This record gives sequence, C-alpha cells and structure tokens, in this order.
Amino acid sequence: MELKSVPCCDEALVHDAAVERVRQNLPPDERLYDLAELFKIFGDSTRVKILYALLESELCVCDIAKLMEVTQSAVSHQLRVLKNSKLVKFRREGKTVYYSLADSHVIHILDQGMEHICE
Amino acid sequence: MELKSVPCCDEALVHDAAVERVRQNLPPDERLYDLAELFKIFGDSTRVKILYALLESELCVCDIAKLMEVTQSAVSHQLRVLKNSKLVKFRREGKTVYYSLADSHVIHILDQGMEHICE
DNA sequence: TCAACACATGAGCAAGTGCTCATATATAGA
DNA sequence: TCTATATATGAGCACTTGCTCATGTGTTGA
Repeated sequence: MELKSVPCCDEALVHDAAVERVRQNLPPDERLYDLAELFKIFGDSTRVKILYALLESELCVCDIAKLMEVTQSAVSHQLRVLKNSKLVKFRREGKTVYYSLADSHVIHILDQGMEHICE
Repeated sequence: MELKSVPCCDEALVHDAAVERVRQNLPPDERLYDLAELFKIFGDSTRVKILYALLESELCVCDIAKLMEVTQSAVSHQLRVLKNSKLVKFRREGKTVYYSLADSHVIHILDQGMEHICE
C-alpha cells in the first residue's frame, strides 16, 4: 500500500519534537496490531455476552445457546473465535463440551470497559 | 429477527439451574451492547495507535497523520469516531485542532489489553 | 473580501464479519 | 455396527467498516 504524499500542515518546526518523542515511546506496530485484534474479539455483543456468562459458571455449548437465544451454530462459531484467541478454554465430557474463561485477564478487561460505560 | 426453535441438548434437567443463575447475574442486554460498541472502537489498529500517541502528548491532526503515515482524511475520520465515543477531547487554536485523551479510563483499558497480549 | 491552510465530511468501494443453512465429526448406547 | 445426540465447520450472503477521493467548513492574514 503506497502512501500518497499529501501536503500537510507546516508547523513542522513547532511540533516535530513532540511527534518524534511520541514516536519513540510508541509500542511497535505489531504489538498495536495484536492489541487491536484482541479488542476486536470483545467488540461483538454476542461474544461479550458469552464471556460474561462464563464469568459466572462453566457452561456447555447448548446452555450458552439457550441462554443467549441464538442457534447452536452461531454459538459454536463464536466459541471458536474465543478459543483461538485463548480467551476461553474447554474440556470434553462425553458428548458434551464445557467452556470456561481461560484466565482472569478477561474479567479485568471487561471490568475496565464497564467502568467507562457506567461513568 | 425470529429465532428458529432448534432442538438442543437434553440435559436441561442438569444445567437449567446453572443457566438460570447465570441469566440472573448477566448485565442487561443494552449494557452488553454498549460494552461491545466500546471495545469495537479499540478493535482497530489505527485507532489504537492514535490513542497510544495521545497518551504521550496532545497532538494536532497533522501531527498524528505524519506519525502514523496515513492521510489526514483517514485520521480525521478516525478521530471523529473516537470523539463520538468520548475517548478523546479536542481544543481549537486558530486553524489547528489539538486532540488529547478524554480521561484515564482509556489508558487502563489499553493497559489491561496489553497485559493479556504480553503474557 | 479573498486566498491559503487545517481540518471535517460525504460518497463509494474493497475487504472483513457474523449470521444461516447444510453437513461433518465425535461420542455413547443399543 | 448403527443410530441418536452434542458440537464443529464450510459455503454463502447481508451487513458493516475503513479507506480514498473530492469537496465543504472554519480560521488567519493580506
């Protein structure tokens, strides 16, 4: 992707120092990308609801489907996303698969978001 | 949107109690929706990068564009999203508009995410 | 009042996302 | 081995999103 050379503000002399300082302290692009990918997972109400549900209790796929009033397929698809992101873990017991939160980071992230919402 | 009645697992007797308990403690749908909307904002690397940049210093639109190596237009569009979500604030000084973080929630949310990434 | 600059915004498009539907896989029991 | 049940997954589609391009708006200085 080629960046077009757009004429930009001329205050370069004034702000260049600030820009350079910011650039130095910016996390590497790859890390920012990963971070955005993580938040993207939280950026869907179905998934957020699943996470909040699992925060209360381990649940099987079907329980979640009933709770959320969506199809089993939709839940499975979303659980796969959550699983791939290591946000949930699972254990199989016979035909049933039980999902639960992978770690406490999930809770803290949700909490911080909630706090902003509720201000 | 009509929900199709999909046959689901028959362990209702076993898990119904858990499902009901979870349902009781679940935040209301509207709140979960708002939360997802918030995280959606963080779910884009351009916006995350802007937020990290503003974490260091107040910056004008053009500074951000230079820093990120994207067009002024793209930055303006994203700043509008961040502005609408009350994640950034701005002040005008002559022709220049300076943006900065709206509050410390932003930092905490980013931090929690980073912590998960870096584990 | 007009030109120049900083920024904002609308239209349009390519890429991504979350669902549904159909079907595959895994396990338990007959 | 065959069937039923619980879950996983692929294809396809409607919808969303983040960009570009063109242009509009607001401010300054001549």
